[in-house]
Amino acid sequence: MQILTRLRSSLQRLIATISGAGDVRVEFETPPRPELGDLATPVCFDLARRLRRPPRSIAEEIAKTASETGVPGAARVEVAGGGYLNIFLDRNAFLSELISGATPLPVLPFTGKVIVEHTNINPNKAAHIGHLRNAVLGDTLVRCLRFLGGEVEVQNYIDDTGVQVADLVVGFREIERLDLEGVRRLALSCDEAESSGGRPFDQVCWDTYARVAPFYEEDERRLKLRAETLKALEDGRGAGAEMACFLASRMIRHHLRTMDRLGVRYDLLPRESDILRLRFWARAFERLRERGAIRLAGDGKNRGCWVMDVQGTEEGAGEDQKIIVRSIGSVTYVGKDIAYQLWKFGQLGRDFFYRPLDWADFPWSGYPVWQTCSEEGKTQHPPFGGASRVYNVIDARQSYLQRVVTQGLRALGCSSEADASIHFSYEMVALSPASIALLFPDHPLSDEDRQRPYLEMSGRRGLGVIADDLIGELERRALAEVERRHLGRPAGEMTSLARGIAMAALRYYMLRFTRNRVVAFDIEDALSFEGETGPYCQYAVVRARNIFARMREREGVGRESVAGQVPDVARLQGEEGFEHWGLLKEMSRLPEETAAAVDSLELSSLARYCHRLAQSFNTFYHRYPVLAEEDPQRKKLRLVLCDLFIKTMETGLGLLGIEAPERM
RNA sequence: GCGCCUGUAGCUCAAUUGGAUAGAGCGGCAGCCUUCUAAGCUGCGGGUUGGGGGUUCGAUUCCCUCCAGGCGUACCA
Repeated sequence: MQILTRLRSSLQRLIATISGAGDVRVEFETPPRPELGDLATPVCFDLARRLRRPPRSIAEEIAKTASETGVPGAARVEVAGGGYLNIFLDRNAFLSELISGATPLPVLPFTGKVIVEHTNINPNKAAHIGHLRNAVLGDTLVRCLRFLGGEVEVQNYIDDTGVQVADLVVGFREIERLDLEGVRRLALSCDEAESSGGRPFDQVCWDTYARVAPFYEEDERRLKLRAETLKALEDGRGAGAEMACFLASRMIRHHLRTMDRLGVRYDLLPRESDILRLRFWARAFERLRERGAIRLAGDGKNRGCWVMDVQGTEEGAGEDQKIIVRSIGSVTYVGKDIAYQLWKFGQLGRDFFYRPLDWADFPWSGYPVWQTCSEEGKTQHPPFGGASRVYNVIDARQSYLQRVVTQGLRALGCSSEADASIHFSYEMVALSPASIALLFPDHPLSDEDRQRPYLEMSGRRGLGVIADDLIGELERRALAEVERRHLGRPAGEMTSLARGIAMAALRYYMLRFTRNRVVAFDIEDALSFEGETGPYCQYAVVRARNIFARMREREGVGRESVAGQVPDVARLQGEEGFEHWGLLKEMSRLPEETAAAVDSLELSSLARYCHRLAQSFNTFYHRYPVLAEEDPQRKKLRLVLCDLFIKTMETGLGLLGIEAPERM
């Protein structure tokens, strides 16, 4: 709010004059109780130290001067507690600024193009709830950055030449005894059977993948199959590579469909195979070698590998060796990622070819997604890469690898790029023992396991909650509830409402927790539509909308009738005044809450803000009738509050990827 | 061993980055639908913020030290 900006600077000037301290920074907080004021600043506690005077007496002097000269935007300034300065705002001026929408958005603390990389599911199995946390965090960050005026490109990296895909190929060829044609037929039959409840192909792949680990354990010599297949994938040669290519493209299709159900979309899918084919890696390798950042290990356990010496976080910590190129010549993820990061910043001196995804393969949707390719790209395509800032949404278990990548960038002289490459780290999603017992009754749980707070998911052991299963269950439950309330509405409308509610429940659940907390997935919590959930927030909006719908029925006019109206909020006194005014103040905070969430990468704070707002509205709704209010001034103010609430929530929930529905 | 993270109400989590009386949701108990949708609202009960030191006007937050748990430290990612 501009009012707040002006208020801050005039207070700072005033304090400078009084105290003689020039560089005072006034920070605003919210007092614990609204009667104490609209804003509070503890600035006098800092001044007390510098001026060697009691904070209370400084505060009193400032408040006295402020009331004599007046501070624009403030109705009055008071002293409270040990030396807080509490400020009461000029309510009408504040409301009028809020309604006019003239407040400029907070500016991002950086300029230029931003790349957000997220989702990055290995293309060998179905998406699970851990991937959902990644995608929802990434997508929410993207929405917030765009809201604040950022130019954002969303990338979903396809690791199609990694060990996990190689393992799947081994699984199909050696265990299932299928060739490419066989796998193709299997995929097709899965697609056909899906509509009648058959197991989708991505889940079938997960089953096969889970059989590979025991297959290796039975006979360790079989690990040779993995190494050979991996090398073949990298070189892009042979039947294994062909199968991997097919599998990866099919998995991408499934992942995009799953994410589209949550409103998560991408601009570009960079493929690791293209990084190799187009010799991005070869180039990065040469530069790393020239700089001495990597060296060929001549002896020891890493003999024959190209390794990077990794510095510990602090001095004196031991040095690790990270293998960048394996002894058989294949490249690890870290190596490929260094090349990829260089390209993102436009520091590689090479570019991909690009082609749009074939929408014939994606009948459920139709937004434009580009994919990298190694040859015959379209000549016309959006400019990709060349960012000045990059967010890599990757879970905390990969912190070590991310540090190695960053160190690689620095070794190549790209220090500023390393600084601008941000690991958006978050903790994993695990399963509570209770959820495992419920969802995987056949899975053996030791007594020790039952005592733990949570257990890690494992694709290799087939232990994980599949995203599509969870979304499906949410949609079924939401639909049942919608049908109960809106019998008689067109089926298509009810399905669409249910989808929006399911999405809200899931996205809110994934955002509720601060990012460095392990989410111990609880199926009952995740499926809930009550309490601190997305649907609760939606419901509050629906109630506000209903007021206007009912108004149109009764009075012939709706929301449009309050547009531009600025009622007198200053004349409201007592509890009613405080509550109406409190709701207004809270609603005005959306832009700064968003900026704070982006700044700290703590997106849970924005989710909680929306929930708090919904709570405040529900209290207001319960206490104060709007349409039945007889005093026209009061009624007008309440209608304006409802209108602002809808607007704020549409924006706020929109940032979380949650729609504000017409009805529920 | 070393590095990172976590420990707050019965359970799941917050706490404006050092601020005023530590708050929400779930669960429990007691109420509220002839009123703008009860996916809601109101009330009650629930706390030595893992333990112990320190720093200061002031600590859940910062420092030290124990204790407990998780993750990482792979020729997986």
